[in-house]
Amino acid sequence: MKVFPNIKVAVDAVVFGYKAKELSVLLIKRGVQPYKDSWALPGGLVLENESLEQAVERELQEETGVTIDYLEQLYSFGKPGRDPRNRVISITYFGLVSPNHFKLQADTDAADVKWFSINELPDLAFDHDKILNMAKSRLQSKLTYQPIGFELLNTEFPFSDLEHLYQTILNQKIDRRNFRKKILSFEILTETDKIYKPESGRPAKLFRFNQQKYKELQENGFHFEIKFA
Amino acid sequence: MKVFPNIKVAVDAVVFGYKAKELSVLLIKRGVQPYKDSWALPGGLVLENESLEQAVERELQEETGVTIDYLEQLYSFGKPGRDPRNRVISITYFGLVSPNHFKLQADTDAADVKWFSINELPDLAFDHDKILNMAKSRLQSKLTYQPIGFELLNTEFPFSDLEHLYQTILNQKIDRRNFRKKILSFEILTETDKIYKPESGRPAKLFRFNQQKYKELQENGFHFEIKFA
DNA sequence: ACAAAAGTGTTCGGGTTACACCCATGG
DNA sequence: CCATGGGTGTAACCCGAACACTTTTGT
Repeated sequence: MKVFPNIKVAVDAVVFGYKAKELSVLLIKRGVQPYKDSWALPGGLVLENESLEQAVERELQEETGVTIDYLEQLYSFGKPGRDPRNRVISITYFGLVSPNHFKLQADTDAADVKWFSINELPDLAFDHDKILNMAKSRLQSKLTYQPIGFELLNTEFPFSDLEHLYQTILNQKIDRRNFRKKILSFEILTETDKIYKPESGRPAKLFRFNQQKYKELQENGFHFEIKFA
Repeated sequence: MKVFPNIKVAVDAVVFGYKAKELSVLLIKRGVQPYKDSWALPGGLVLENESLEQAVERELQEETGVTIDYLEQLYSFGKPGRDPRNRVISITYFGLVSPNHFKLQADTDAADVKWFSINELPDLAFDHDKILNMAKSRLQSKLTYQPIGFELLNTEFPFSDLEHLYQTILNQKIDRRNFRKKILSFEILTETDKIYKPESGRPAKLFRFNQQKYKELQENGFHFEIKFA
């Protein structure tokens, strides 16, 4: 006879932000057992009448106050024993947040909330390090074949922001001239008439990602792709 | 106060097979309500102490008798109402089966099991058509950047099998010369000294996918990729 | 000898890569 | 005038795309 299953369903989110040429991840400090006082990904149990996406957005709102700009499903983790108490299946999501929505506020279950640089991560609860690594890989590969980098920038940005973002996340140097040529050739950027004044150096034009145009191109078989050595 | 959730966790699998220049999907006829007598993806509830992968393999074994050659997670579906009775989250998998393992046997919950050509699908239970479509897209795109086509062929195969497989699944003509050149240049195929005799026409050498070699190349930064017009 | 599928090379063009100097601004 | 980052063009090379005839076997 089969054992009657009592499995719980949770969602967890790996949310990335980019600021000051650093890639950061949103973590909460757990206020309850198990792993009390450990850092963990925001998330929690799915309620009876909400979709998985709603659950993620609700938990993010409750635990961190962050508004998400881009969200997609990452992977589902369900190995017995990944939660020391019950059997919990976690459906994980991958999110991006623009610098505007970078503000934080701890709330309900979370004792504390913080952005951590990807290079200075604390130990994480459960199997969250595994989830985080998977999310990072996904971000890196996705960056090369979908224009999602813009979700991590302000609506209007100098070209160099994009350049630095790619270099930071992919962790390699790229040729400025070729990169600019390539991206501009896609014609998915609109040049605004605004000017950005850096702390030092020559002012730069501001660009804006043209979602509309991208969709049109995409429907005509266009495929965003950036390659690197 | 939050509603105490009673959510069930299931797995479902979209299993592809390739035979006689046709792409097929493994379906079962449901023997129980809801959707009794409808065709559906093989799958079922996850038991208390098995992993998700184990659950998929067990269900496939129970319901179809098929042995799977390649399995990966596809996506998780959890919208309330997708199952008319309870709230069920389904973690879906994507599987490939070589022609050797093409035999079938109905069993437990399944009244009947059958391979359906991808072009002659019946109506499916639940949201299984959506799942199937997603799996098909995944197969198509994955074929272009990972050497998974081999999982659908015999261990030793004439080159033209691979060619036909790509044409069938991607639904487009490809140039034989360029395709062969490209694949051979990867050096992930081993030429055997066996010969395949087609029903008519000139005999062909048999090749074998060299998993070992592929892994080595991959570790050295090699990236399998096939592009099409 | 005919039908059917296997096997094979070359040319052309476009895109990617490599590479360095001048410009605008603030201090 | 100096430091800092923004903005720009060209030549070489490589890879992908297009393209057709010969070979081997069975009937």
